[in-house]
Amino acid sequence: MANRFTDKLSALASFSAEDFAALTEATAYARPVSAKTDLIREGDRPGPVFVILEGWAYRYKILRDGTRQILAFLMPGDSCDLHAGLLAEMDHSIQTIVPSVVATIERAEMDALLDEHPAIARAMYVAQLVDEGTMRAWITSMGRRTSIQRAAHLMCELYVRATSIGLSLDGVVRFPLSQLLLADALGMTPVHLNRVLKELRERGVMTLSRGSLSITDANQLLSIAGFDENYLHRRLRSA
Amino acid sequence: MANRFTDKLSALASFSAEDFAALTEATAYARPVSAKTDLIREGDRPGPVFVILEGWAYRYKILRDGTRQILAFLMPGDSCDLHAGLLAEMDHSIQTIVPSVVATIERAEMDALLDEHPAIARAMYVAQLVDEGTMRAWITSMGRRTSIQRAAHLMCELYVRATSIGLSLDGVVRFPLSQLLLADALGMTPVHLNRVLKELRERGVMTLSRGSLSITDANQLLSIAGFDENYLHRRLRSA
DNA sequence: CGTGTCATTGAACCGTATCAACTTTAGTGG
DNA sequence: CCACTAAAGTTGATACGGTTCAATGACACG
Repeated sequence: MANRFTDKLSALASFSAEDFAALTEATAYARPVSAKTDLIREGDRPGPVFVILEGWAYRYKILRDGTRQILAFLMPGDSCDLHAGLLAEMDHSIQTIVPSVVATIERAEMDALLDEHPAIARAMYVAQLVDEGTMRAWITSMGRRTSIQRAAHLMCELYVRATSIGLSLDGVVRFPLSQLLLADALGMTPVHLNRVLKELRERGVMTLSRGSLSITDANQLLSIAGFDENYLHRRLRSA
Repeated sequence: MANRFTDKLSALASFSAEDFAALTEATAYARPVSAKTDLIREGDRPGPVFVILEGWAYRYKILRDGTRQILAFLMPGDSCDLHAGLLAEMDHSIQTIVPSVVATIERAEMDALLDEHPAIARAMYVAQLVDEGTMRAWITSMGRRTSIQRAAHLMCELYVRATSIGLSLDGVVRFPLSQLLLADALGMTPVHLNRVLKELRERGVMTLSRGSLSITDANQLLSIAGFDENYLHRRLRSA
């Protein structure tokens, strides 16, 4: 039976019925996780591979002075730490944002899966490469974009990703990220982010409110962000 | 015969004599590349895997307005794009900084190497995971550290990495990065970086001049940076 | 020995943080 | 179902870190 994870991966490589079945079985046992609970913490020894089937989560680091930097948002279908088991300890933490459903694949099972199903391995590598591209885009945003450009860019990314897994309808996305989370992702103050969102709202570009993001002028949003979706690698290499 | 790449990888996994020989052979044919030449550009179709045997290079993106963001520095032993061949096009460019020696491994050869030598595959995955950890550290720096902390943090990273491949002696590293490059990596203005470096110099922390970085008060540097080398994953997971 | 690149310094300006208050929304238990 | 409380969002005033613009100095290279 298909789930968010099999949907995502099967779009990244061509799966046989066996590949699909193996992947489905590996993620069959999922558990509900309540909001704001850490799946794993910085310093922990990496455990199983986590797969978000429903809900949202985020990767983050806490600095010595207590400030937080968010490193990535995880949406349904996203997984973490394909090979993190090779490392001695985690260099960041992962926490759910809303009540979620999370499957865990033990390392041994994951290794067997990758070994016996090259198409799955291929799909998971592609997913990881896209995540890396996303990190590079974040570095670029933080280093060289103003706060309004940066906010617009993140909204573009999240909108494209959410849309590609069917979370949006007519330019409106169910979107559970608070201004505090977004500010910690964008490297700015919640106060300032609030003003930036106000500006975008007043310019008629987009509105963020009560758990939903609605994009009213996509062209303007793209142009403010300087968004080029290249880095999300949605065009796959033809075999 | 050992080279920078075999040295690095063999520290990340336990190689048999065969593994080592195969890796050596794959990187046997290297070519000199002059300074400031692109190895590959954003938008290109990914080609072979590049391995920097001597010299320095950097990953970067150019934005629409012409500004540049540097995403990573590559030192001898570093390689790029283990699996990038799975993607349709590059999302960033790579350029040499100084005259360098670069080996190229064709995709087919790389695939065979990973296939037939699990230890090599393991070592290369670890190297990639470390690169990812480094990207997360950069995002954190850009988002939540002041310019002086950020500069100090990058210096810590580069010092540790350079030292681990034998590029330093008594706290002094050969270091070919101009202030312009560093500023584009740190997301600030060359003018401001210059003032930051002056501050670090006057505090007796470190001096950067004419191709060498000399650290005069390592403790103070670490403390300004809030540096925790965890993310470089130098402690490996014991089998 | 010129010429271009990199480094350095000063002055003025602006984007974002900080601090503080207040409003709104969501969650919880009586 | 309402009352209370905590969390999230909003707005204003002020401070400061970092940019911008401009000019000069110091090397390195052809």
